[in-house]
Amino acid sequence: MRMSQAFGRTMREQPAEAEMASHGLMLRAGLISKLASGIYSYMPLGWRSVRKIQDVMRKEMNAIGGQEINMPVVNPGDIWKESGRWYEIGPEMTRFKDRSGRDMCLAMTHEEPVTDLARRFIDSYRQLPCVVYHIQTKFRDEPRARGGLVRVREFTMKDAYSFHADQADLERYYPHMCEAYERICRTCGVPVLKVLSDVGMMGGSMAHEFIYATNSGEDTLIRCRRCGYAANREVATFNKAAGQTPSSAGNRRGHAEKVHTPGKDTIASVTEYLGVSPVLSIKTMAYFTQEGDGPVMALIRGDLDINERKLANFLGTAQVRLALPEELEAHGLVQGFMSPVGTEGFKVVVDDSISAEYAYVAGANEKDYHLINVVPGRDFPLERVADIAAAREGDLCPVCNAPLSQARGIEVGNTFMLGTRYSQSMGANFQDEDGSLKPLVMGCYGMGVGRLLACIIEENRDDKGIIWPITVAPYHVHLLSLGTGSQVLETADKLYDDMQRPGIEVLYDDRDESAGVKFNDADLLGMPIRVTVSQRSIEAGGVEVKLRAAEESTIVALDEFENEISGLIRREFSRFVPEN
RNA sequence: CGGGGAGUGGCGCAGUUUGGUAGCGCGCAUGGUUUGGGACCAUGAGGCCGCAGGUUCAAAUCCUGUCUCCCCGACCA
Repeated sequence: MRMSQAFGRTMREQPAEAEMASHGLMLRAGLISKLASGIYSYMPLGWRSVRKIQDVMRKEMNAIGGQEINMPVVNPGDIWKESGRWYEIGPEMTRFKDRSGRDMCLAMTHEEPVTDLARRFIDSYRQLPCVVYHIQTKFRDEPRARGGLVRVREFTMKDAYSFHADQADLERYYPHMCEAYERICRTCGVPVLKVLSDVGMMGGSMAHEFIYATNSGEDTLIRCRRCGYAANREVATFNKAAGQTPSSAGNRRGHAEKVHTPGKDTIASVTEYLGVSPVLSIKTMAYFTQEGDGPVMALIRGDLDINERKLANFLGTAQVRLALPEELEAHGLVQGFMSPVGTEGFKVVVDDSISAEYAYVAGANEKDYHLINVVPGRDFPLERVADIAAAREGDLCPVCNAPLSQARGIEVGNTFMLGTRYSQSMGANFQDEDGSLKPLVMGCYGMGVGRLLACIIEENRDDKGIIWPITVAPYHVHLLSLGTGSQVLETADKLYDDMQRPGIEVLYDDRDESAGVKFNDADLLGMPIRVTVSQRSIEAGGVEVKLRAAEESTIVALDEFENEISGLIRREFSRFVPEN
């Protein structure tokens, strides 16, 4: 491509709307252009990268048995009513009626249409397992778009779906998909962590996220740098016992006893006042579910915090929220002194950090009073016990006991073992070997194309611009000519033609611009290999060749150029694509 | 949806407090001089100041409403 004819322009200054580095670079380099909040056009350079990313995805999906299909963006409401999500999903799904008044929606993901395909075409266990995928536009009316392509409303996603005869077969297949995900990210130059994640609105039994760790990410993950344990904060577990075993078991034989604790309405103040470790206290919180049920009492050891995601999952609701002070009062609960002892009629969820083996300090549900010698199971019921604790920086790894650390990241992809959530509700059955009809066992695997592009740039850049991995660079080579001397122009024109013949992708800066402008644009646009033709280079014996990622350049003689450049391109590819 | 900020030419911004009919840098066009790290000179094009009402002799500027965009939170496969 000759830059003199290229559609789009670079910008010297970063547009004010850009917050993240990758967002600013994409706008400055002219890769994308915003049409509305969270809705972007791709310009020629950006689109070339997108197509390369998609091809990397295709190659890996095909390699694990995926067959590419394409499903519609506009869906009839009917199939979403069958799965139930028509009613579960809120305003983030765009709905409308067609001219004859039928309910329609924009697909935000494609479980429903793919399950419809499966029930039409899969009849027998002989057809299983079976994997299809597509790369398609999705629309989610996000409450808030942000970070350029990181969180948008219209986006393209690679979505794969696998169908199995049973859970065991899904579990056999699942790791292949995870490995494919890791290869895709590696090929694109983005390091990712595979972390355990919440199944969220997708349902199912097990899920992972593939996260690019960066401070500008919006997800929080908990990980162990010693053994590699990693999980989204929403589901992260930790060892609650190690190193924190209460030294004193209190007086388990004594009755729960009311003590005066004036103004001590926090765990820290009351345990200090009574001279007890927070480990031997019980923190009581009150929540309401999204459906308005409550208050539900959530109990946890005084030194820990509640993880609201875990609590919501345990209660089978989408979301919980803390009760408001006036709600507590209306139910006769005393903030700061709340207690499960002596209060009737509340659902009580107890974190498994609380043990019937110890006696604790707990609220007395009366202002300025606490109870001591409270024994779980004796003084209040231990009926609903679960892990509802929030893992924090410094807590101990559930696997190896090393301290956990917390990091931020961007979710590039996710994998779910869906099970029969959709096949059951939509009647996607197959006949098994024994002649019985069974619901298909499904997995689904998503990966955001634009989001991966944002991560590629976030990871591969310096203060001058993008440093593309050659695998996804819009062009392999950035050729530029300096000056208007006829020898320079003729040489550059010839190199442009010569390189393209064997399939090298060349962006040719043939504009009548000063050297500074051309070099700075080359750095900003970030093609992996830069070739400069100038009077100076010709006098030095050829053309100057420089890697975007390197400091130094070399002069290559014209008769060695073809070999040299193709060798360089091969070496660049081998950095990202392991030999195979 | 709650809190904060902002809408003035393609991009970055000034002007708004103290109303008087729009300006700077970059970019763009034409001509000339330049040519290895964002050159220089000259001459130009391009804006009903987000939109709608109102106040006023007069509104980018004051008042009311509304839309859009950005950030934090909520939300999120």
